[in-house]
Amino acid sequence: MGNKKIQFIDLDSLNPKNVVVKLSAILKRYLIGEKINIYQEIKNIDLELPIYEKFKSNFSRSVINWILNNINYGQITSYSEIGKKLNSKAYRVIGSILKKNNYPLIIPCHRIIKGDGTIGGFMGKSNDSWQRNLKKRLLRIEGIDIT
DNA sequence: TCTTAAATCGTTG
DNA sequence: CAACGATTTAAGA
Repeated sequence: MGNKKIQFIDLDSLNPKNVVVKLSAILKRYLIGEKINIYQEIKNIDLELPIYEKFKSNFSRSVINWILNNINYGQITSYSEIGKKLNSKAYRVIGSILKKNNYPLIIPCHRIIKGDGTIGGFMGKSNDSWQRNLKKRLLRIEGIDIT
């Protein structure tokens, strides 16, 4: 009861062919500060992720593809900037689309913040929440401080 | 700097 | 077709 000890898994001791191990290794590299492109790293392992499953419409795919092609590690942009690039004023719609992202980090929606420089929503939550704090921490890892 | 109101438009039911 | 938003802009206190 009171004397449980936390067991840490030694990733290096596990079968490196296991996709979970591979994913863990990628995440580990990211979390310790290596400036990797997680989306590219995912492509290199034997795993197909249905990242477009939730994005059927032309507009939503344009948003996702624009982010994947233009926003790299350590870079941020805003919902309105994406709108301008896509010739649309549907700023809130862009937020609604990113809300459906089932693959945060892989589709790096944590790098999309509000136009006024504040953090904006993350993982469905637009109010104060652990999700928004996580978004700040991810950006902090990438060298960006959002107050 | 706050707080509020209105504009905005693709998606959803 | 109306209602909804991970937003934005402007206006007022």
